[in-house]
Amino acid sequence: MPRKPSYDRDDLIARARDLFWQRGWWGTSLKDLEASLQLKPGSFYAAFGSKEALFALALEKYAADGHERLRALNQEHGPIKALQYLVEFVIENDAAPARACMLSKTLLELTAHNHPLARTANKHLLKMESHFAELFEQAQSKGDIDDSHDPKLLARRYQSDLLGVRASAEREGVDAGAIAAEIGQDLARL
Amino acid sequence: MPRKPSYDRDDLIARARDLFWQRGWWGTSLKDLEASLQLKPGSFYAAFGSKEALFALALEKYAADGHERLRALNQEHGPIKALQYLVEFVIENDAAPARACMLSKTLLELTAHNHPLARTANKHLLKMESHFAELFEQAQSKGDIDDSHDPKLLARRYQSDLLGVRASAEREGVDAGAIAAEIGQDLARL
DNA sequence: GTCTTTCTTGAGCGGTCGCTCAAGTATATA
DNA sequence: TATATACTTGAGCGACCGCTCAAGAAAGAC
Repeated sequence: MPRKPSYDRDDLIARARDLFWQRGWWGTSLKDLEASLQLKPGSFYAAFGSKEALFALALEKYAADGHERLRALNQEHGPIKALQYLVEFVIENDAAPARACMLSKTLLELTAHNHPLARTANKHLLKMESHFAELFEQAQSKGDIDDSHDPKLLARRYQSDLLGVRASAEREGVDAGAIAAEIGQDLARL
Repeated sequence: MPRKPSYDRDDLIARARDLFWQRGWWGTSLKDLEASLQLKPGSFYAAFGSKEALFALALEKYAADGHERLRALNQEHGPIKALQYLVEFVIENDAAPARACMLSKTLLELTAHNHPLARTANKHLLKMESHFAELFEQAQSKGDIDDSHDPKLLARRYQSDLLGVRASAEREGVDAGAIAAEIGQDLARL
C-alpha cells in the first residue's frame, strides 16, 4: 500500500558528500543541498532527519570509498605501489570536488567547536591509518621494505604527509605533483 | 579636540586573530567578536569596517609573527636548527589557540567559495615558503646541507610536511611530536 | 567653562539559517 | 475501483547573521 521514493538514496548521499567535501559544513546551506539533491525541505527531513545526519552519512561514504580504492590498488599493484599511486590519485583526480581530504577539512573546521562530526571524522582517519599500517605490514612480509621499521609509525607519517600534500594541492601556484613524487620516493627508499 | 579610542587597536587585532584562528571564518560570529573584543557593533565597524577587513588584518598579523619567529630562531640557532625548532614549536605551543596553521585552515575553508581571503591566505603561505627557501640557501652557504639540493624544492616539501603535521596535531590520539621529530631528522640528513 | 570632534551605545534592519507541518498527490493492496 | 499508506510540496517559523545609524557621552582646544 505504500509509495516508493522517487530518488536513489545512495545517489543523494554521494551528491551531498561532494557538496560538503567542497564547501564544508558551515559553507553548505540547506538551500544548497535542496538545489543539488532536488529535494524540498519536507522530503529532505523525511529522508535524512537533519543536515548533521546527512553529513555523517557523507563522511561514511567518503571513508568507505577511500578504503575500497586502497584495497583495489593493493590487489592490483601490491602494498607499496598502492600507497604511491594513492598519493598521485588524490591530488590529480579531476572528478573529485576538492583536492584536500574531506576528513581533514571537517576536522579543522569543527574541532574547535567540539562538534560531534569532528570526532566522527577523526575516527575515520584513525581507521584509514590502520589500513595504511596493514599495507606496510604486508610490504614487510613480502620483503618489499626493511623489517626494522614499525608499520604503525610508517602509517602515521604517511598519513601526515598525505594530509600535507593534499592541502598543498588545494593551493594555486604549488606543484603538488612534485611533492607527491617525493613522498613516493621516500616510500621506495624504505 | 577629539577623543581617543579606549582600546589598543593592535591588541584587538591579536584577539580577533586568536578567535578566527581557532573557530574559522564561518565559525566566528560578530557576536563572538563583540564579546571577545569588548566592542559594540558601532565601535566595531568604526574601527575595522567589516568582519572581512578584520580577518585580513588578523591574517597579516599571524603571518608577520610567523616570519619574526623564524627570523629569531635563525639568528639564535642557524637555519637548519631553526626549521627543526619551528616544527616542534608550532605543535607544542600551548599559548596558541590551535595547532593547525591559520593560513591553511582559511585556505581549506574558503577556496571553494572563491573568497578573497583564500587568496590572501595563499599569498602569505607563498611568502612563508620563500622565507623557508632563504634558510635552506643559507644552510648551503654555511655547508650545513648538501649543495645538490634545490632550496625552493626543499622549502616546498618542508611547508607541505609542516601543514600535514600541524593538521595531525589538531587530532586526538595522534603523537604529532613523534612526526615532528621525524621531519627534523629528515632535515638533519640533508 | 564652552565648543567641537570623536568615540560609544544598542535597538533594530533586511536577509538567511536549519527546520516544521499541514495539505496535496501518487501508488500498491484488496 | 476504493482505501490506506506513504511520499511531495512549500509557506513560513523563530533564531541568528552581518551590519547601520541616530542619539548620547567623553575629551582635547580655546
